[in-house]
Amino acid sequence: MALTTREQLLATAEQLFAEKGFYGASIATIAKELGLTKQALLHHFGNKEKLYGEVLSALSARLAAGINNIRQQRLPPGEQLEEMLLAQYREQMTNQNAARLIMRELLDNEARADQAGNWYLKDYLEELVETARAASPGAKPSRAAALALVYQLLGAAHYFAISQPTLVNIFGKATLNRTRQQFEAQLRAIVQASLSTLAS
Amino acid sequence: MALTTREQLLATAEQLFAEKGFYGASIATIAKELGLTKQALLHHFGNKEKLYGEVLSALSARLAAGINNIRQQRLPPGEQLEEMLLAQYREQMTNQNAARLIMRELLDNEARADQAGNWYLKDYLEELVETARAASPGAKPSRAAALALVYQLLGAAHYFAISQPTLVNIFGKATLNRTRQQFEAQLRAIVQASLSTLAS
DNA sequence: GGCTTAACTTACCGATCGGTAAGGACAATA
DNA sequence: TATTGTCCTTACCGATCGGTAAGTTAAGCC
Repeated sequence: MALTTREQLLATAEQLFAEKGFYGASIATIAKELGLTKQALLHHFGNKEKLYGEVLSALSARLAAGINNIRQQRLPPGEQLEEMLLAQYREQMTNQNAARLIMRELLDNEARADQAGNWYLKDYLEELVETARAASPGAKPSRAAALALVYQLLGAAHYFAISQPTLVNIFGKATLNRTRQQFEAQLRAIVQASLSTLAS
Repeated sequence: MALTTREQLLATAEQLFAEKGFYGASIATIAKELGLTKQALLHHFGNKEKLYGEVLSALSARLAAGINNIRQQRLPPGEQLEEMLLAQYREQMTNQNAARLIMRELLDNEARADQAGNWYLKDYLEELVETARAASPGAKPSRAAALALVYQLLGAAHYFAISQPTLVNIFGKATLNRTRQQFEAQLRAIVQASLSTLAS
């Protein structure tokens, strides 16, 4: 799949924003990485905030697409949530940029002088919450209860994904590899356990 | 409890580092917040990296103290892990600075040109892992398996804590309040469910 | 009084930050 | 051939970055 020029620019920008954050990554650094001058990059995107915004909306489009794929498989409701979570987990483990970017956005979107309304994760989260409500075996739970469940699952997966560099330093490569092998199965177990908690 | 001058400096620095991150918070801004000049702040801590380091080690000392308190209550092993997690969750919900700082450290400690070995979370994590191993009802699980469990629980709690500002914007205050009310009970349920998964 | 030390101050430094202005190279179009 | 728009350049801008150097002020100690 050939990337357009613009997509290549965004891919590199995503990489650097994920690594160093909005403040840590300068437009000059990003441009240098691309073999451009800073002003050429600004020509394409206007300013730094817009560049960052485009990176994020491309990411949120990818997240939404991933969810849609699974929904169109028409799995049983219980499995659907599990597969969405697992797909998301695998995606974030292989593509750490996405995981880190989302986490940074959660941390920074308040402090950055953002005009209101840039909540790139909104659709994605709403979709997961509805899936969880449909997946509950008993009576349909409230949005609030489903949100609590979804967030615990998301957190469990996401937190682990971004912690890989730290964990390998603390516990070593061998232990971490064994942990990774166990992680997915335990994640599935938690999904089912919390779904049945939700029902009661 | 009267804070010493130095503790006040560190408290303010913690606040700003938590809000904006290492790169986003400048020493001039921190000093201004304290009513000092930038150079006065540098006088106390040498440079920015050292200031940040002191903030983090104070935090990790607090985390360790919190865990020790609970261990000294000599609860049954199963409850001990649950109490540690919940204490940690409550602490992070009331003091968001701690939660945000830890998250930022997980994201940044690789990119910052840190001299190796600044793993402020090491002791804290090792302690939790050992508690989880002791808490398992069956045969003592491997460190790797216990780490997977601890990390999922920690992630579930921690991720929710830092997401409060985003969630209130997406779902509104009322829903989020209801979610918070449910969250703790579901967290307890997940602890027990995953402990029994671990045993099998 | 003399001396030391801690806690600052003002005055800088070079580097880098995000961003603007103006114009050149070049391909497509009229 | 002339014109237009895209893409990119060099040359700047003022602000801010982290950090250094040197001097001042006040308190404690002998």
